[in-house]
Amino acid sequence: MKFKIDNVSNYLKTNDIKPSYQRVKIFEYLIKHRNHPTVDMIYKELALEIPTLSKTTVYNTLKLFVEKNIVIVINIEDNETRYDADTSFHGHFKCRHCNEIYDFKVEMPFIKDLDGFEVNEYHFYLKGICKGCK
Amino acid sequence: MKFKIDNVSNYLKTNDIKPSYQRVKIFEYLIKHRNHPTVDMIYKELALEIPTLSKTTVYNTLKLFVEKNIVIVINIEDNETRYDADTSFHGHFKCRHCNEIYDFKVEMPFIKDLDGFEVNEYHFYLKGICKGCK
DNA sequence: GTATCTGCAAAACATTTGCAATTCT
DNA sequence: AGAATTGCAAATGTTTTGCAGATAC
Repeated sequence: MKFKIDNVSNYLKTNDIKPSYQRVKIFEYLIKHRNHPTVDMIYKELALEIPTLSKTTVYNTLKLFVEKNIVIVINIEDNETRYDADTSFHGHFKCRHCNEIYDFKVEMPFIKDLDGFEVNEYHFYLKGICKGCK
Repeated sequence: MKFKIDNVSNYLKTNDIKPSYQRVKIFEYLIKHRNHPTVDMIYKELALEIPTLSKTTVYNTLKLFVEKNIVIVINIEDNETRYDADTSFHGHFKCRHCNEIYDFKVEMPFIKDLDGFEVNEYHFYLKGICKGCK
């Protein structure tokens, strides 16, 4: 995990994001849980302490975080978009039994056939059964 | 590319799929175009020669192909599911300018942290700008 | 006081479901 | 005829959009 953020508000400012109450809470959720949540997971939990929170705000905020490159999108499943505040290169494994997503370290592989291409994003996804579910 | 299929009907039979007219046409589309299409792309083109074709059939058929392991799902983008009849391990690069998806060869990387996990699916996705769009 | 941000309601899409009609053997 | 397949229409679920009210500087 690349980060150790003790002041979320400052971290957002550093990345050109005005730290509203909702934005701070949403980012805190991401770095506290590190569970690669869906919009719905974030919304359901934060709505408990922020009763006025709307899903639109969660969508808006995550979109902003992605634009500012402090959050990446995980498209490991076709019916749910997940988010990760760890933007360093690492792989994601999804267990199709417990649906948990695990991070794993992986060396950047050597890529053929893409001479002259400009690559900005790398995603390495695995699926299977995790140790605990076997 | 792993395959050289000269008789789609037999290929489907070999994989335990009854070769209906629609199924053969859809699989032929996949191996002829090799453009990692969305459901909509397949539907729009095939509807020209099969006026009665429905999108539901395209969805049903692709789902069946995926279950029978002759087609894989590509989730490189969160708002569109794409399909590929080449089930061998290879990477996918999406150009965010022309939206084209390119195949590329890549060595299977060495994975740490997943001892005891059973891995069944591997997906390696890159995004950026392709040679032609630079 | 002006910009921005939030959140409701509606709209837009992609995908799935239920079921009746069609096709195949 | 019986079983499987197709395709329409409706339902579902997720994400986006438009806009009005709230908040921040």
